[in-house]
Amino acid sequence: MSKMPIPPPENAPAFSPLYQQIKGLILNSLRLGEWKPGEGIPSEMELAARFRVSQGTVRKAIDALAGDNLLVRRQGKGTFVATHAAQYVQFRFLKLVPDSGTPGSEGPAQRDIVECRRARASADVARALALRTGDAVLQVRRVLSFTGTPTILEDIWLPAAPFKGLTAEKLSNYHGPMYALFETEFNMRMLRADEKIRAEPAIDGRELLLKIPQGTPLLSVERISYTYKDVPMELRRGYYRTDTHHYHNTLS
Amino acid sequence: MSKMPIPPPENAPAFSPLYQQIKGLILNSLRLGEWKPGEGIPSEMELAARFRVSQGTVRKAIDALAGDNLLVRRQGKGTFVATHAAQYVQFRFLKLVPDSGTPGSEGPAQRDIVECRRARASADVARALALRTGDAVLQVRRVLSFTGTPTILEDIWLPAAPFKGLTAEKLSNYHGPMYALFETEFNMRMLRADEKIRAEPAIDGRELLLKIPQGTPLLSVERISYTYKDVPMELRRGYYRTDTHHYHNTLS
DNA sequence: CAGTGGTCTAGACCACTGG
DNA sequence: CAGTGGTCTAGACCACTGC
Repeated sequence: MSKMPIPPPENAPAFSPLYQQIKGLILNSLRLGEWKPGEGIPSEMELAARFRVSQGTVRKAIDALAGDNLLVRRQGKGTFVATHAAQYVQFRFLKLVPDSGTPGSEGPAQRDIVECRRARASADVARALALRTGDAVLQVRRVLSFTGTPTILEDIWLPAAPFKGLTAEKLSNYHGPMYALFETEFNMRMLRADEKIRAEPAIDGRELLLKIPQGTPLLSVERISYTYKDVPMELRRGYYRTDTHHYHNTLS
Repeated sequence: MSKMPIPPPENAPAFSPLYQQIKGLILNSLRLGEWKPGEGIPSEMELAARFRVSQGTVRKAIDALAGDNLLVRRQGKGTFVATHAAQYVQFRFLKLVPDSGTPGSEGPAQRDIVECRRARASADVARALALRTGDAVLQVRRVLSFTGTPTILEDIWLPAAPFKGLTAEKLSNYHGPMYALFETEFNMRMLRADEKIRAEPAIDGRELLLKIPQGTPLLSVERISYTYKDVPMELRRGYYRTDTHHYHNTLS
């Protein structure tokens, strides 16, 4: 034992490259809203001067953030804060696509808000949103229809505090992705999400809203969306008809 | 019209950065088997000398290939050709995970080959594998069980020629991922795959192999796997029980 | 044309691995 | 300790965008 070299302290400060520290600083500015979604951030040269590092180091930091889909680079124009409102990411979090045709080829989905009310978090909702059982939440239920056919039923739970003022009317009147509304109205950005996918029979009234026979197999998609610092901000249970659409995924 | 500037030629040779060309050269060596899966490739300095470019340019090329999961970098050791045999990618293409526990926490899956025979490609199989209807294919059917419970039924179609000699016995005796067997026995590397996921009732005898009631909703996962140059090499239809497991996906 | 991101180079040094 | 990948810098030049 006495010959063992002294180990590094218990929580040894792991080596952190400069560009990762710069990434953290930019991330902080993003979180604090120094630049809003859709806006451009300062040029690489400006940021290099600001942080007293070389352009290459800023570049690596921005590359990492662009890889995380937090920033979007556009040659000749600048670097911009990613937004769910942008056309080219209209369906960034929706992986259900028509069996024939391309995503969005059916035109915009028809969105019907079935319900939007305050409620108390059940045990599992509370766990997903890092709340306590009984805490106030907003519960939204909506149906998305493509070419007239109800295809997606979604139950959505949001912590009540950050989304204070969200109403069925606001949801109905807003034309664009729900997450874009969250950005502009509530300053809440959904950055990442985990999905758990199962096959379940249509029951509990879901068959009625989707106008299908009871027991029809549905794709059940439970999504937890996260904002900055991996804080969970939305629980969404989606039920997808998969007779004319499918969930698409790429493995690599 | 006469004031319009002369447009570039119809198929203007799009500008291709040097590092992308280097990427193409390395890709070529990989495809020709100059380095086998699991082996190390030459160091960045060596490759830089070989291609007469700077280390930084080779670095960008390797970064891109590592991003595509074709190479794996290991600091201090070298850069290695990715393989499905490696421990840390044991489940690279299998996204079904137990509801509680981590991927692989149930120990190795029990694999039972139900069938392995030559057949002729139906129209849809032919289309998926870029063959012609009636071409020879190998058809494999197997059941994967976790902790004794049959959980996955897979029907697999492979073009007969590249997989000549594949038998049920070889599949049964090989302990490791099927794609690792493909690498070592048939020099065939699965690099990428697309999956189409649906919910379907268990019918056509699938309920018997999975020992569940007829009509139970199953997750239907149709996968087409590709090798180099985006050539399709496998069609796989998987049927997953999702009462104790779920398909996990991350969105960003 | 100026300003932006994108490429390429050359060189120095650091962190990790193994003998 | 030598060899590998990883970081950082400084500077030159290129491709794209918009005025």
